Amino acid sequence: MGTDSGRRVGRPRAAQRPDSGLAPRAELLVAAAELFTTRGYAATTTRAVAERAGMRQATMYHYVSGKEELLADLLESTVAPSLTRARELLADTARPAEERLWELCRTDVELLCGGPHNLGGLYLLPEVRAERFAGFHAVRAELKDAYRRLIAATKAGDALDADELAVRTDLVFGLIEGVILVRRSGPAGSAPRFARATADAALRVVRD
Amino acid sequence: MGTDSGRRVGRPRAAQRPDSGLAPRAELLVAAAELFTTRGYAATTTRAVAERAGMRQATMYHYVSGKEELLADLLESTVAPSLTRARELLADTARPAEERLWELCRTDVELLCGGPHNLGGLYLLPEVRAERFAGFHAVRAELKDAYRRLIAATKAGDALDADELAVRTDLVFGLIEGVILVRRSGPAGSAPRFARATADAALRVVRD
DNA sequence: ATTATCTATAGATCTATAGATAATGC
DNA sequence: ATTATCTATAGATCTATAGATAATGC
Repeated sequence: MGTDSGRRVGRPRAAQRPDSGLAPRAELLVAAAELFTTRGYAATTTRAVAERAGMRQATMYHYVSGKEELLADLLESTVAPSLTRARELLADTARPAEERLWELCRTDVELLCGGPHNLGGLYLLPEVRAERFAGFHAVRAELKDAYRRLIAATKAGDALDADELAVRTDLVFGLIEGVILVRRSGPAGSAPRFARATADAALRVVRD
Repeated sequence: MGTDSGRRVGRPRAAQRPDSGLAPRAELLVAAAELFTTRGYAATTTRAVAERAGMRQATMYHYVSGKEELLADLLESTVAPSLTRARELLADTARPAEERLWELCRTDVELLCGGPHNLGGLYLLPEVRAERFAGFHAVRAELKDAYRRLIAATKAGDALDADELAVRTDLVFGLIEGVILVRRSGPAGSAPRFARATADAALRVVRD
């Protein structure tokens, strides 16, 4: 499917294009990522997404229920890898918490600054507050909680009461997300180096 | 005008409401701030803005050319106070740079976290990239440059080459903006305390 | 006369469905 | 027969203008 260019079932597409190798649903997600991040979610029409994915507007409904579903998918795919990494790091109690926190920060920044689009900014959309996206919010809350627990496990974090810990968590989480947003318009290269610099900064924020 | 509830010239409004004391244009800006931040810019219709400001949709065009003008105004009003403060602090060379940078960070966070709406998030709208908003971008760039120059003037900043300085600036600027965004959904109170904690964190990011 | 507002609406969308069509599969 | 796609479109918007109206001001 996709890779073998053998004839496919169904009426041919009106606008023939070289085979992208992606399944139609994936083509829609790629198109949506590009358009949502550059033009904005609400400003992007279903026609624009479908056409960019190589099909007519109505055909899109054969694969997704609408724009919302595309957004929900993109959001979850953005945080999912970070959360997986966070769980691994939380479980790895043999290593010092400082080291694990550093690693989580670095991974997070690299994942989001390294990607082709600024997907990190999507979660700020007011539309995302809707009930429809509860799944994404749950994942994000778990990720933030992982940050909180790693901070609490550091030497400096050990001395903090719950309130101070919450503030530190907001600071570190804010640093990571803010840096991703600031960098989107910045230089494309050197994501790994910048990710390390951010992780260093995060540890400085946690330490007194 | 406004304050004196004396009869006003022109046809009365259809929906009579207690006098807000604001000029019609200001009422529109308040309504737009509320709606743009809660529902999103593109998702907000001219009707919604006008009606919330107490007038009919068409009447809005008597005061502004459309939604874009409202957004441009809100954006500029968001950064303007920060920039004014930044210029004052840059000029005040008698005080140590660390102290001035701390103060700039604190002011910025307090201004944006203290306000009723999350206006800080508006600049992330993809729509804002348009030429129309060049004025806002210029102001924001100047603000970021003020951060850069203050960082360069600190003891730790003195040792950095241009490239390292740019990274530190991105980190501090990212921290400030990220923290504002993370806090929007957070606890409303204690903005001043949180602003101080953020400024402390910013200095830790700058220092080695 | 001037002003601020209103009502009405043309024209331009945009979404989501209905039903037709052109392939392959058996 | 099944499938993926197409064309066509109803219904629901939304923006921005045209022209009417109801106040005050002189």
